[in-house]
Amino acid sequence: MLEKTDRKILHELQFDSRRSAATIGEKVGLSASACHRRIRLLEDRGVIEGYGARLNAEKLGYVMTFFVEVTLEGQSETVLGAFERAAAARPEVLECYLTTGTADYVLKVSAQDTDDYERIHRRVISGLPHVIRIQSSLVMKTVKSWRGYPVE
Amino acid sequence: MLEKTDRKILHELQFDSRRSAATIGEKVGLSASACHRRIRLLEDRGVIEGYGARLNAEKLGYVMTFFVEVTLEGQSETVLGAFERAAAARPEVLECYLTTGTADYVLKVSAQDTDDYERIHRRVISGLPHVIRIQSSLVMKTVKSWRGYPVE
DNA sequence: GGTGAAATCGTAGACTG
DNA sequence: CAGTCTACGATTTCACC
Repeated sequence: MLEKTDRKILHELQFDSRRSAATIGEKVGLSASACHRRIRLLEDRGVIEGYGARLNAEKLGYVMTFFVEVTLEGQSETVLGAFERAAAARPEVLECYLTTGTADYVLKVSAQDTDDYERIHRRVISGLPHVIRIQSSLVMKTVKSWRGYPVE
Repeated sequence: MLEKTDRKILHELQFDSRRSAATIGEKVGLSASACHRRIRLLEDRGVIEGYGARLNAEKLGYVMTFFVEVTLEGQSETVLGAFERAAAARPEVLECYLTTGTADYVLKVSAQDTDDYERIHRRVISGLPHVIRIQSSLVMKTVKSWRGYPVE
């Protein structure tokens, strides 16, 4: 699926996308242009979806994170579809997953403070279509946050 | 805490960090150098922690994602610390959070296939220190994946 | 895939308003 | 704190081996 050299390139770019093709090429044993060609190819194939800045959540004011388990009234395609569209449209909902297990969906939500969370809980999540049960877990400590996939 | 213009800059950089200061400046109503100065400042202040490539998990072979709730035998600092260090060190553990609620920790784990997950479950997670209970939820659908904080 | 060179682009600095 | 202008450097891109 992916070659060893490609994986090394991806590994580098995951953690610092500002490295130049020349720098990465040196690390992986390729010339700058060969490395650059591979990167372009990885972009074209969609392996690399884009490049983004990693922001510090706390410095943005997002000091609280929650995992919210949501149960819906029923499982029909209509119900699930309506919920998913509404959830995805809310900026407060950072992530949303349909999962097996006790609940139907798991959401990741960030809040600025307790008032903000109260607002999100009551106005946003409770207001999503067909929600009948909500159970929140506050993140007390982020032991490991997302840094990238094990690609090497 | 953060000014409107800074937020706009961060918004742009979150989604495409390859935009130049000139391009972003145009969007936010600043000259290239003024915009560049602000970006540097945001980096220096630690609001921007770095820049990375967003990779497509499926094209890397990570077609399965799990949320794993882990309960430990006890809550002493020693127990928690040992678990956290071990969990953070495993590349298969993409994320790890200490949470309120029924379990102690929530882990996010990616696997290449069912065999890979079996391996991770039995060899990795069960082998983390002081684990007495594991409950996994398979992600059946990613409704919304992480795109960035609502910063505007 | 490598080389090398050309053209482009982006950053950084000094200075002014 | 923003704008302009400039210069330097780095990076991409291309044709060819």
